[in-house]
Amino acid sequence: MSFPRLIQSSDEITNYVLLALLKGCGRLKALRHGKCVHGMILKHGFRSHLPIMTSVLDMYSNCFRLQEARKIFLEIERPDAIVINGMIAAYFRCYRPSDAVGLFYDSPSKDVGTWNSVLSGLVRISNNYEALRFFKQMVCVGEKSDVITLVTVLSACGSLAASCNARQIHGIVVKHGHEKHIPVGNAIIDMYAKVGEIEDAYIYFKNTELKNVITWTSLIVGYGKHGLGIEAIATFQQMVIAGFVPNKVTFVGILSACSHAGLVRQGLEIYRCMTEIYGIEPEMIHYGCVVDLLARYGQLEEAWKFITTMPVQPDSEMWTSFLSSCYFHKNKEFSKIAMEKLLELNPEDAGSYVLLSNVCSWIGDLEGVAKARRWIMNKGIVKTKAQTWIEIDRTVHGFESGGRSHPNYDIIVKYLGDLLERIKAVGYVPNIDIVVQNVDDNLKEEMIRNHSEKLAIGFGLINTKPGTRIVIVKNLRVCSDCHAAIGFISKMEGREIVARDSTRFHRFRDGKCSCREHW
DNA sequence: GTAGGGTTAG
Repeated sequence: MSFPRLIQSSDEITNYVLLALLKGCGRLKALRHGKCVHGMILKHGFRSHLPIMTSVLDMYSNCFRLQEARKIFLEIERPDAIVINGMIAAYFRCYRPSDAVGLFYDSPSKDVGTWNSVLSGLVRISNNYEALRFFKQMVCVGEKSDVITLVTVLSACGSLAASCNARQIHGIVVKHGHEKHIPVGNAIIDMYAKVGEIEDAYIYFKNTELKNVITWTSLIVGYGKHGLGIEAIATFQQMVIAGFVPNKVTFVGILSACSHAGLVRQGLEIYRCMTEIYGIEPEMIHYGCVVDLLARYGQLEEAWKFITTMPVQPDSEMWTSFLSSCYFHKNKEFSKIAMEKLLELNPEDAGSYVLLSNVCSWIGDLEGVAKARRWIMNKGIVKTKAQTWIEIDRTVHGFESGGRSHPNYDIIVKYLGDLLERIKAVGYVPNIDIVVQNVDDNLKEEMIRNHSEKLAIGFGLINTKPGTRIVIVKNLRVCSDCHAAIGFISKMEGREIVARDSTRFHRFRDGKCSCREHW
């Protein structure tokens, strides 16, 4: 039903119609239409209808209109838990966490949803560590969690990349008997993949009978993040055989898996499948994957042809990805074009300024270099620092690139120096930049207790089990090959090292990243 | 049948 018709025929306005309209306006962020519906609500006397007023609040919240949402909230005489939860969500959505938490503690009526609102709000603003602490508090005061709590906590845990927490939360899920809920299972698979335990993600996947398209997609995405392109493709094929229909997210996952594993031919074939067999209209993100797939492996002409024949205009991310491939493959002609396009579109992104400065310096455009540096200075653009976390004895330790703030810094440096001497003594030559972050006494004790050695190298820690052959990759930053700065090494298995950056894992064998295995 | 808080994405 169209708006004009609805407005003219008052006899058709029911609370159900209004609720549906509000939901639609919120989803589409259609503020103007939403205000119109709000007006109708007032005109037709639904002012004291609690579900409707909750939905009005939520509509404004979805449109990021905090003042309007708050006004509605204050006008509601006796707000129940659901209204309060909506207001908490609105505060988080508009980056006002302290107001949200304040409302939580002031609120007289709380239900599990109130706790969940804060929990998911913290995850929304990427404060996953606080989210985990909040969940602990929830457990301590005896508040019972539901499936939504667990899905949210599992997601926080995955983002924190703390595998000890991961197992604990998984344990809680089993204890509460929530494993049968598919989104919970999906969140478990996603979490294990994100904390580096792709085998555990697979084991859970294999053992659960309850699967939907997201279950399969989560595993495929997980394989992609681990550079395991062949496994991602195999899973995709099994998914199709099992009768599940891949959606647009599945294709983003599989295409990026192919791209990061160098499976160009297979990736293009899958892209063809997506459009021709599944009839999925490609979105910018899919086009971006294809451009990346081609350009990353040097097929710059093909990538260029693809870009110029796409039915949509490339966005700045696509130009950044293309430019970084052109730079990597040392193609000046395309680099210049991509750089111009990028400058037209994207004056804000810190990452591209750094790339631009590098490209200018390479092609000898000293003026460009100076300009890029001036922009960085003037705009106060700061490249986001690499961060990582690790959990020791239930405490999550955060690390920041270049951070030297730990009180025991000197002791740690000495400990690592000694350890390196021992490594050299058994015949390995560590040829890497060692940047000690911070390690505390608990960690040191843990090392002694397990007869294991944890090395803080690069941005984080290496964990070696007794008897593991220590292989130092010649240069930890070798993976700038695949356009990624390496974060920390999460595993060493024989001659294989698994390292991660902020988005995915890289497998190195003899100093060569799996991203380049299939060239 | 009416409202809030949750899972997959370069």
